[in-house]
Amino acid sequence: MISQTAEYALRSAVFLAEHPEGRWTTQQIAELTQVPAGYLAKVMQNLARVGLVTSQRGVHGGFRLARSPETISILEVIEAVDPLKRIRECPLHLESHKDRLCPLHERLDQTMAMIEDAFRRSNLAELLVRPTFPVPS
Amino acid sequence: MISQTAEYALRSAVFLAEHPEGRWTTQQIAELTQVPAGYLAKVMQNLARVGLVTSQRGVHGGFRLARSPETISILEVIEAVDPLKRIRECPLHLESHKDRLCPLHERLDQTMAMIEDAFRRSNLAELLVRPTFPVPS
DNA sequence: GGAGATCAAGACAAGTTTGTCCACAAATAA
DNA sequence: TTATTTGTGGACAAACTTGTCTTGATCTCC
Repeated sequence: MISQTAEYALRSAVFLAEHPEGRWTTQQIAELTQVPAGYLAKVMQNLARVGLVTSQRGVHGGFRLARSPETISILEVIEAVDPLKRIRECPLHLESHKDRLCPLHERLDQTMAMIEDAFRRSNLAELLVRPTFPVPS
Repeated sequence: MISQTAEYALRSAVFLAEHPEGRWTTQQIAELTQVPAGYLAKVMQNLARVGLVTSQRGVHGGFRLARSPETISILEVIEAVDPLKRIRECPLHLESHKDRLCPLHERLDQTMAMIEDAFRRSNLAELLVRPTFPVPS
């Protein structure tokens, strides 16, 4: 339902949220999240382009989250690499439903809206496997 | 978010629900729903295979819904051509979350479940553009 | 039974997504 | 300044989805 690219982007984003110390290279992230390194490079570029992560070249370079995990939603990450396309007009382009979607596409778009909303409401902090601060056990 | 194939399947299913009289050939459905005819043939085959539509060859042959529109959900149509894949195990296959999904994939799967549910709850009768029986206005 | 219409099935082509590779730009360290 | 490390950007390849075409199987009508 979400693309491979979006899946990869989310894995990396969560990984960076879990490891806020220092910077992580594409290689490191790729190995630890099990994503093809060459492809991940493209994905990270997109995340950097929209400002979700910051990049730095050279020795000790790499990526890190640009903002705190609490403020980054799943939706933002997905939109950065593979925007979900809402249905704005009926793909049939019939005269009869020019202004308003036909029932089928209205329904499909409602579902898209629901998904969008669910993703908007979540943030990376909720997705940490390893908490950033140790919790008492 | 849903595949082109699923979109085509839904268009055809709704079309057949709107036109319950007689049978409709692939050609006719293709033209009226604006789907490539050759491709639609495959899609219709899938719908027939799972028993959502019945097919008949020869003169006056074609397709029609096998059941009444009220009893066919969007989910069934989608599942027939392009099943949505729930996340059963973490694609990272880490020891640490063998029994339970990691938070990311748990969340993604919850969303999938929500979508599945929304689609399960709808039926073709709700999606008619042209009602099968005239309603008083 | 023959002719025409229609679905069934498979091979193949085009388009899109995913993945690889390489040359280059920029940062660090010495 | 030079060597090394790392991201950037583009070309290209592989895999998957979507679309086309052709041949064959069945059905109806005569």
